Amino acid sequence: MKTSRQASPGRPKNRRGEGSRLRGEIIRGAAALLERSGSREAITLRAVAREVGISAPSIYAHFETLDEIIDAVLAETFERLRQAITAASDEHTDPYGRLLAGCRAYVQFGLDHPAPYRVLFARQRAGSHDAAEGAPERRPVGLDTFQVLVDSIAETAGAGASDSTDPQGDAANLWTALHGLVTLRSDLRRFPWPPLDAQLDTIVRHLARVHEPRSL
Amino acid sequence: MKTSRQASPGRPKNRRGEGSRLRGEIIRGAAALLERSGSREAITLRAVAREVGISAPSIYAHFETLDEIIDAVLAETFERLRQAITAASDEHTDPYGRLLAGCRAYVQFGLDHPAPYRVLFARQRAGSHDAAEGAPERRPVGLDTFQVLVDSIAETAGAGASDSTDPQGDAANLWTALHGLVTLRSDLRRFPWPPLDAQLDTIVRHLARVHEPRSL
DNA sequence: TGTACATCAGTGAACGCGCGTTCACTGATGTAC
DNA sequence: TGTACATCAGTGAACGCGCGTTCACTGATGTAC
Repeated sequence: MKTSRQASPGRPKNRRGEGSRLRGEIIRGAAALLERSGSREAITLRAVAREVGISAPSIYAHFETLDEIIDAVLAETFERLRQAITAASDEHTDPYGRLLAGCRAYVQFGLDHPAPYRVLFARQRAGSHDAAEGAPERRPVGLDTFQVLVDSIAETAGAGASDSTDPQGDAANLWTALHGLVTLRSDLRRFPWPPLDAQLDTIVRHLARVHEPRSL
Repeated sequence: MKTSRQASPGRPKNRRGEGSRLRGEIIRGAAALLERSGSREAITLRAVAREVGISAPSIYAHFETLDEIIDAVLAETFERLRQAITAASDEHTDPYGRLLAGCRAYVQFGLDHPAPYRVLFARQRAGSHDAAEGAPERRPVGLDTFQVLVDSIAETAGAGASDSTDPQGDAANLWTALHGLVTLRSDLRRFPWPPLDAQLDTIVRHLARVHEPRSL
């Protein structure tokens, strides 16, 4: 019995110069929808409009396509992920502590926000228009976050706590494993997973080639 | 300019006792659709009917819901994956060779069939009806395949080629990493990945705790 | 051996739904004179 | 200081589409007598 007759009973129009405020509301609405529904497919133009409390055509004033909205949500999500990682990392001073804390923050972010996390690294876009082979893949906005991981492994090796001689390759391996950890745990919740912290610690130590007698 | 007026210009009806043959055609059609489209969302009741060359209502005689069709496709996919792994494994006799070959077959299957692979381990089902919290998660049909991995690590350790004392936990770690490898490489094709074989070898050796001086 | 009939394996038209997108519009707000 | 007007920030109705699902039907095939 949702009243859909009046799209926005409480929402007042923005004033003359403030039309662009709706743009932010649309992005936040789409993000909330993604988080709440847990599914990329739930984000439709009309659903976002309902979430924000506006009529569907109003969106066209701010975004040309649904993909633009998703892109804006993803940019924001990437930024939150990056901040979570660096914040956790910065609570430690020793290289391995920083590396492990960053990895833990990455994993925790993914487990806490499964749908946004999934969309970050899902190739598939909304419309089927750019499902074509030559479509431009998402610009590698996560590359700088990956570089943080590379640097962290390099620093751990530099401090003598890791045997890594190929931080780039080892970071790729580690990221791969962390991504698998997030997605598999999110998707197969009933699987008899080992305790998260122990599994994470083992994976990080082994793939970043950290010495056995590790320092806390 | 596809002629959709006559659903099946060439397809003759099955004869009296052979109605159940259509069931198999529907499953194969859905599988072909999934493989070709690369997307779970492309599998709709009507799309499957078009693929098979029948009218949409005909499906109801064989399946109650779309999910039943997907389940049948997945059961078949799981079986193909399992066979690919054991076939590759059985070309070797030494435990580590068997382990690595099995892992390689797993990864190759995932990379060769990204859409079916993804659906195997995606929680999300077709309809939103069972997106509810209490919905029954997919029965763990992959558990026996996971057990193959556990056993393979245990045998490698038994032969003295691995230091694993917890094959179950190490198998979880390894599977996690392999899953991440398949999905990330499928989704981020432009990322500067290291060569597949080297990355796979490193991940398997490190997470299965295989000794450095490994035997070929 | 012939024929009426039941059953099987589907079909075709129609429905209501949510979707993206278009179009003409509206009413408040600021600006020019 | 008033007033006509332009502009801004949206709205509401309508469209065509593909979807899942229903319903009554059809025509070939086998079976009973």
